[in-house]
Amino acid sequence: MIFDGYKICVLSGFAGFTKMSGEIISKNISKNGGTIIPLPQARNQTSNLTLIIVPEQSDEKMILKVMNLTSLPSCPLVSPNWAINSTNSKTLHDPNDYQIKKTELPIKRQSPQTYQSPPQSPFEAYKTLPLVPLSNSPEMNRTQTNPILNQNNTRLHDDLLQNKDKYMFTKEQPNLNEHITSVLEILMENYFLLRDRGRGFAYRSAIIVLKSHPEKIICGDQVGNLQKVGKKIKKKIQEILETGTLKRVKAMDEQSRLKAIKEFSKIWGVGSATADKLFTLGYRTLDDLRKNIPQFLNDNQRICLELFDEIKERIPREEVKEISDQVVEYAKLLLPNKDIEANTCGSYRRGKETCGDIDILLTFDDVLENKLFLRELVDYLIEKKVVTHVLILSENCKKHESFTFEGIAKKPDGLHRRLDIKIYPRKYYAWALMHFTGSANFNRSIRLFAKNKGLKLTDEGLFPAIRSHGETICGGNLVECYTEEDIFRLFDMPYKPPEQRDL
DNA sequence: GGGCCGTACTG
DNA sequence: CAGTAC
DNA sequence: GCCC
Repeated sequence: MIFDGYKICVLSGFAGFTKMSGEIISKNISKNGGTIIPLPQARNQTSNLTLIIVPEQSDEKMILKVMNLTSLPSCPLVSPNWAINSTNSKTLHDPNDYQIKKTELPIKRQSPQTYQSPPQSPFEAYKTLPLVPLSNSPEMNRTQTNPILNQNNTRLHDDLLQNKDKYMFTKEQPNLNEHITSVLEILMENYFLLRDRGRGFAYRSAIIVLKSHPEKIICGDQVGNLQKVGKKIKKKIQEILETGTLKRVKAMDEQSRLKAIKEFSKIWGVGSATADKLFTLGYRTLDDLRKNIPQFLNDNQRICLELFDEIKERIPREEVKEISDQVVEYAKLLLPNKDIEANTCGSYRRGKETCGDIDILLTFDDVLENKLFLRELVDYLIEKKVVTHVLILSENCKKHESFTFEGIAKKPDGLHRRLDIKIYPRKYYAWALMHFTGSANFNRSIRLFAKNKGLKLTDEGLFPAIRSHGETICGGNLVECYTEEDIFRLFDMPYKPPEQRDL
């Protein structure tokens, strides 16, 4: 029995750790040999306790209040996850790994920060010089001052500090609720494919909350107070916990329309609307499509249909690196005098073993003065038989100060692979790096957060923004950041390495 | 009752 | 503008 | 579908 000899007190019913969860955990501890000491008893004999389980999000003050003590017991305070993980794995985890630090506020398992602080934190710059940086730059007129920020520019800082814990992008646990989110994700995808965007959005945000929830949900009551999880979704979760699936999903699986849309929309350039149109025209499978290609498919869609079986394959990490290295090597060859900086972004940068595509970001000095460089690079890559197809080559950088290539690449002996190359000026590089590293859900969360603060976060920076009828009336560059660490510091969040940005 | 990330390209 | 993509 |  894994908990033999353990005398444990479980403190629940506050700081997000529900009574129900506490009871389930207590039951499991008893079942596995441990002794549960109820609170009144525990209060009088704290020296007898092996440890106390307290909410992940609790602090010293709350615990003293709940226990009605004036000083904390000497035994360790441990997260509920210790008991949950030990029970699930049927092995005793080291409680020291789950200790709640008594003096700190909410616990964050923060990875070591290896970067060097810049001479002046960007946020300090922002506090004293609200809209500085680009005021000297002649090319843009986006440096008008913003009334809101000039009024009281420390307000934003306080706001960011106060609210950061409410947002999931500051959480860093693995997904403990895969058993639920995997099913809900199917439902979400189905709703987007059926163009029921409302439900799509609803499930998407609920899934993000469930994925970053710090405890494994084994009982419907645990989701009672979760953001974005309302009555209907709670009911779905209960059904999943009981049956492992959803009747709704099973019924959807039978729909021929949905089945066809799902298939067609895997083609790059074909989305839910086009896929639906194809179904209406009588197409049911990719083979139907290949045999009789409809007129309205454009060149890109045709190319990607033809190469479908190759493009759909995941790309091993090593191959992503090989192709990236090749591209960067040629870029350096074409601009030997420039100090080219390059990153392969997307899931590669987040450390995945396989990737859906290859996403390369480049910068060097005077990007905007070298308008033809991307075209030259792509031509060279075609000549060298690295690139086989061009889907999009955007050189119109009037509004957006960057260059984009989207196309298809191939190693001599390999499959066709989706390749993106983007070139941004240095002053946007860190913002672009964060944008293209994702994940998409990470971008959504952090951008929504910024938006709620009257700001606008994009691949080119963080801007003050007053929105009216969906349009941004007042822009202006907030501050320049040259590293991702600076961006996180600006938000007053602990740095999250790319591997931890999967949401 | 309207938004749900913000932006760019295609046709 | 709708559709699609990053 | 959920939240303002």
